Amino acid sequence: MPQLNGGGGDELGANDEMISFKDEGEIEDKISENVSAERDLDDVKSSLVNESENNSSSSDSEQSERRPQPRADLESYERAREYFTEALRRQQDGGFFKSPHYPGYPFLMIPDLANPYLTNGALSPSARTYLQMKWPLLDVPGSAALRDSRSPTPGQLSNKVPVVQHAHMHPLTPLITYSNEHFSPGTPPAHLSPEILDPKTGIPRTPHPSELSPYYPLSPGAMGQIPHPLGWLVPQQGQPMYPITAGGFRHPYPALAMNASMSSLVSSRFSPHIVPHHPHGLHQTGIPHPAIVSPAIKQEPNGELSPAANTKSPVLTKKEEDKKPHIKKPLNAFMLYMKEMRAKVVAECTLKESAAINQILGRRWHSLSREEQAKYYELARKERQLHSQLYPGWSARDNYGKRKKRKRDNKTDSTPEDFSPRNKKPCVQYLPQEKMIDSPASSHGSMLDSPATPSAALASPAAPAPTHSEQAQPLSLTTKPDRHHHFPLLSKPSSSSSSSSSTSSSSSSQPTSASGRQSTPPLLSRPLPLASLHASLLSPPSPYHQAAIHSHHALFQSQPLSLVTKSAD
DNA sequence: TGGCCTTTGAAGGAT
DNA sequence: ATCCTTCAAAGGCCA
Repeated sequence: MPQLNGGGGDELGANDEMISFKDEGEIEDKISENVSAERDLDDVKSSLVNESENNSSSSDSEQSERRPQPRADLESYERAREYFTEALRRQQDGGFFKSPHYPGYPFLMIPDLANPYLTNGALSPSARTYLQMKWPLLDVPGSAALRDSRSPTPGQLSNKVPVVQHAHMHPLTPLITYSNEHFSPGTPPAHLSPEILDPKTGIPRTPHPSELSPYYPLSPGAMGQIPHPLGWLVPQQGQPMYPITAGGFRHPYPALAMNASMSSLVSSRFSPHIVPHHPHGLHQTGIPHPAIVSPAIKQEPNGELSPAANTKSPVLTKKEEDKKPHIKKPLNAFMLYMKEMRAKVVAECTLKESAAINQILGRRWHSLSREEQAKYYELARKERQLHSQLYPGWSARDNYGKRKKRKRDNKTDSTPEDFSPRNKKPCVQYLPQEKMIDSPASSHGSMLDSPATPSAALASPAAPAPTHSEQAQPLSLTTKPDRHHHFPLLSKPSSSSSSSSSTSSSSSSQPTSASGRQSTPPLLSRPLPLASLHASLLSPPSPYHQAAIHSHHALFQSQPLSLVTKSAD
């Protein structure tokens, strides 16, 4: 099921936009009808930020008490995505939610859901309704019940909470504590018990709202009973995305473990070395997690990882390696964006090749306003955070070599003129709409600020002005077709990327080298002809885009046009 | 059948 | 501190 086309409403929306990418204008038209909705959105964002900030200030002890409960353990970021999409769908076909300006981030588009907890801590009515609607079995407490758990915590929503790389770094990170330390054996789910014993302290604690985090609001019990909107948790293309296998992850709630969806949150397929062994020796339940993929791997039916796996003994290396669950990397902002938008682009362009689609998406990504990108960065950040909690010991390095060889070295040697990507089907319809395809600014990566301070970005949404002004620099497209122009603007979400020197690409620490990454002359970062830009300006841009367009426009005018490889063909 | 292509971002090893 | 490499998604294409 296509991610965004799932719901009828969504489909309609898609159809509306289908014709050529002038969707922006059309969309905006629709959106203009919901100006108030956007305002709400802004409010929501603001509140979200505020809340995050507040949360970040929460004391450890407090957070401890409110540490996410087992329920949270059941959540997965994959599900979060699902949730977002679902939310979007609901928005569109339910009437209950206003149509979001940006469907890709429904969470933020749903005022109440974005901040389900009212200032007083109560769960907003609509949020409750939504949650219950979405997850019938979800125990959505009333305001009274929530009051205690609300808030602050949501460190899960905190923009300031640094990504937890290791469990020991910050056990309090509330987003979701998947570390087994939270899986005290026999501890009932928060929603099943008013009190939960803190695994560490043994002190009863009350469920925290974070368990109901908008991001991971699913009730374990409800999970399996609700069709997955995106099929993220269900077999895709005939294959189970996250096969259930026995993993080292202990599930405190065996009964709940039955639910594949939920169990996916908790996880499974952890290699013992990744997941600290649980002292209590709980029953190991095979629980699939979106991020965990069996490398073709078929884990043993019995599913139990041999203790040996834990020992990294050279002897079993090979075999154990194969057995080791493949924990995927958390998706980055762009990946999240791609996932959401791919279907849409495909529908609009009739393109099917991912390579081509991705090019378009890449351009669209750059055309996003800071705020829009910020949403994804924030989401990505949360994903990383969740991931790190889920797999405390996991390292991206662990997956090295699991992808078969990716070499292809480069055609780097191929001249830049050699634009012959074997398949670059132009998306004719799309081009016109691609308005501002990448702003140089964005090419720098993203104009977002670092995840560490995402709130800042959100705080000044759609305020690319300063940034853009800085960007108004000549582009040096000629020399580095595939490199992004350098526009030292905002700090990137990731220090790593931002660290790029002025000479290197900007946007991502993409290899300039012959690593082969960009073997084919990629689209230039600023491929959009000025004319196109002007054309795009004819249609009313979204509020978010306006600023960007404006700045882009100015920028482009001051820059030489570059060859648009894609449109060229 | 499986790797390539293509995108950006993140992470971590290497320099 | 930088640079470089790999992987994350996805699906058509090609050897």
